[in-house]
Amino acid sequence: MGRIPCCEKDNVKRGQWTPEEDQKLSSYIAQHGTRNWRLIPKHAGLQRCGKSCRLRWTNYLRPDLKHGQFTEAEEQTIVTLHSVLGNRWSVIAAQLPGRTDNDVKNHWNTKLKKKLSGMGIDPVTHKPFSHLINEIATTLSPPQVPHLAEAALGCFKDEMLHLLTKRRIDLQLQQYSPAAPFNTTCVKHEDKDEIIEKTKAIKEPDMLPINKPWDYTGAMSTNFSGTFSCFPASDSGYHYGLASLGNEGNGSPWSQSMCMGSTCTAGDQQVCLKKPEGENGEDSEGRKETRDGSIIISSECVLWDIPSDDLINHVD
DNA sequence: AATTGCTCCAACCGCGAGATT
DNA sequence: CAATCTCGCGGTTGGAGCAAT
Repeated sequence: MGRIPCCEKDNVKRGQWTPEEDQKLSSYIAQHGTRNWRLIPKHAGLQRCGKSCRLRWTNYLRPDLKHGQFTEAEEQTIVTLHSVLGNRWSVIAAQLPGRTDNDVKNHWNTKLKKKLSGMGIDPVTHKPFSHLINEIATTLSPPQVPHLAEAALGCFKDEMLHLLTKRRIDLQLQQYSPAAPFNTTCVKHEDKDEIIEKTKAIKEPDMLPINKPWDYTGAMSTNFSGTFSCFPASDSGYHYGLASLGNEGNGSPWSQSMCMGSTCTAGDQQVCLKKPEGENGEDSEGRKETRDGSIIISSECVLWDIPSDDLINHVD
């Protein structure tokens, strides 16, 4: 026996919402709130599935939503959080006031993935492609290398083609320290407590456990002028951070692309994690655990300064 | 001007998990 | 305690709009 459908599909309208439908839904929710999504369309006089109404409200009609372009700071926050949390779009979106998980996911899939690929960074592992190739070459025994390296390159074919055709890249293999296993695709299956710990760690870098693969000390920067890059941290995976300061337009592809068409303002290296408005039920430290175990950081905008020296951590 | 290909994003779908009965 | 309901999440799709040919 299959799952009961959320609504009778025959009597339900699908596709784009009309302004009239938006109006009906908005005014109904303004009066009655969002208590039972299954009943809302019926009571609001809409021939829509409750699920569709919820989606329309949460992703488009909610008055606290931001509809404009993503700012540099927002993009950097997404990239950094994604490197730690993987595709936990709702958790990432919770740190970006006015943005929905759908917004963040779409922006990641359409822009940020390409941007990272263009920088020579694998958007899944957040490691440089050159390092991945190197890893394959050093891990495998000689007879396997040609076949598997070829297969791996096949996986990255699009990214590599992009790199080779759009940007001059330095494919010289560098001597990286061996990174701890860090697979963001597995993040879904990992322990709930670890997710909570990770999110806490982003807020409170001094709480980061030593030698954890996701040790991102000094890696956060959301307001800077200079080069934002990904580099390996000793024994602990990769860091995003400032490779150079005050070098606008001459830095990494990230810096170039991030600064093009907008003003990169100088400023301290800071991280700002803001609470979504209207949250309640926070603990004594201002955090609230959601249904899925993620943490919504709900204190006032949390800022901390990261010394430039910590960020300028070039790879030899 | 017509066609084709691409990008972006709104919307849909299936599923898991918490809440309720 | 099991069955059912409801919500929210993440992956995927479809189509509108734009650019290139």
